[in-house]
Amino acid sequence: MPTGRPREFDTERALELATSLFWQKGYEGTSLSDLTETLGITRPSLYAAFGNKEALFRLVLQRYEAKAGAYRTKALKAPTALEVARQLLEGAAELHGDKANPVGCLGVHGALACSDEAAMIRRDMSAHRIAGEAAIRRRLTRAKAEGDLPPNASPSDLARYLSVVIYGMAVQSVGGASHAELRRVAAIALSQWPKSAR
Amino acid sequence: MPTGRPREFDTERALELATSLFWQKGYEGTSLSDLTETLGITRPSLYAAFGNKEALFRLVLQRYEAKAGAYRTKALKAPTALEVARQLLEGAAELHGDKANPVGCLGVHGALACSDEAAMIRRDMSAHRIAGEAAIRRRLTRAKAEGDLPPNASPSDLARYLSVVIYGMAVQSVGGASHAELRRVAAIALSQWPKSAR
DNA sequence: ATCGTTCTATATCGATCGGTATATTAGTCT
DNA sequence: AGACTAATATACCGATCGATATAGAACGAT
Repeated sequence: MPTGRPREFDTERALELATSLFWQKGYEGTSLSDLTETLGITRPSLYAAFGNKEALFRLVLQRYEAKAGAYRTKALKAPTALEVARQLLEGAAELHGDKANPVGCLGVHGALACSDEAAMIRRDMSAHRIAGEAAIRRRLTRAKAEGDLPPNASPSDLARYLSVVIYGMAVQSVGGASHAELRRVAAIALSQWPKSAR
Repeated sequence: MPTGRPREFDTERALELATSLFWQKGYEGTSLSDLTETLGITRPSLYAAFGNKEALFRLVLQRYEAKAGAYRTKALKAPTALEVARQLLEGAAELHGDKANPVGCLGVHGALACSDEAAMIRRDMSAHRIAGEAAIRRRLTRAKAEGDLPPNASPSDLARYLSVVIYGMAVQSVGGASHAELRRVAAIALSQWPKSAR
């Protein structure tokens, strides 16, 4: 099985740059010209390496979730419901307040993606968001069973509340909210958290 | 001054339909073909009546703010800070949970607008959001002066928190959150609103 | 009836969109 | 060296983007 001419660019580095682009501008806002210009490769090279724009976006999405979503999976392992909520909110503040990251949120951008041709992407992103919220809900359901939330607390409502605040922080970061400002938002949001009976 | 041939379509009705379109799909996601098809008029008619796509969008934005933003100005007139917050959050739940309205939020869509050519729109929408948050902050500053918020409360942080929750509800509504679900989010967001000393 | 004005309809503009056909270059394998 | 394979570069595809040129149609004024 002959091997052929070796690739002249670093695919990992290219994915990094593509992630940054999609993160800033969303799926539809990022054109192939944006991509080839920033990645420093030609169109055919991009298509040979990644398939097409949609396939590239899905690869980027995986990287994004591994990087930006890491705090979520970690947060869900916290011992108490309050600590789960705290880590989720502060993680979001950290992510969106970090000047090293582009503003905004790939998930929110994708969820609100615009035209009809991106409907598939929009559905996928919607599914991702729902799955994320469901994971929080399951964790809070367990917390309630463990007596870690008051009996009248609703895990699904609390999970939805956390999701709302997290996505709202992403929108706010587009407007230039600082790390410190988002942390204070997280603190206020957390202060609404129901106290456990114990 | 001769008057010429009268317009054959209702501009008010056309603006209504355009508002609905932009609301659903955002500025960039709505193409001229979408517009002419839905409004039932031809391109030249649209340009003669409204200028161009950007000018049409600004007209639509005014209508949207008059309609969707009415609850905000009304809420700011409530007698207490708690009531202001309650009306803002429940108003957002009402707006985004109403099945008669398209999902999403014109403001959030615009804020996250994608490509470079819409940068002007994005800046404008960002300014709108900042102005909205500033109005809330001023109202809460007054409330604090009136002893309606505890001395350690931060009007700017609370205003930012309210904005975050409101925008988060808009994002959540894209995923299909119901009126009732959003109202429960609003209730949680309000559950520990800082109590005044009085 | 004719003129002036304004809206409407058709057809099209250049630019850009995502995506490729073709030919050349650079490498491994025998 | 020669054959085979894969990545590159150029140039281009049809479709769609926002926006218009042009010509005809419907009105008021005279």
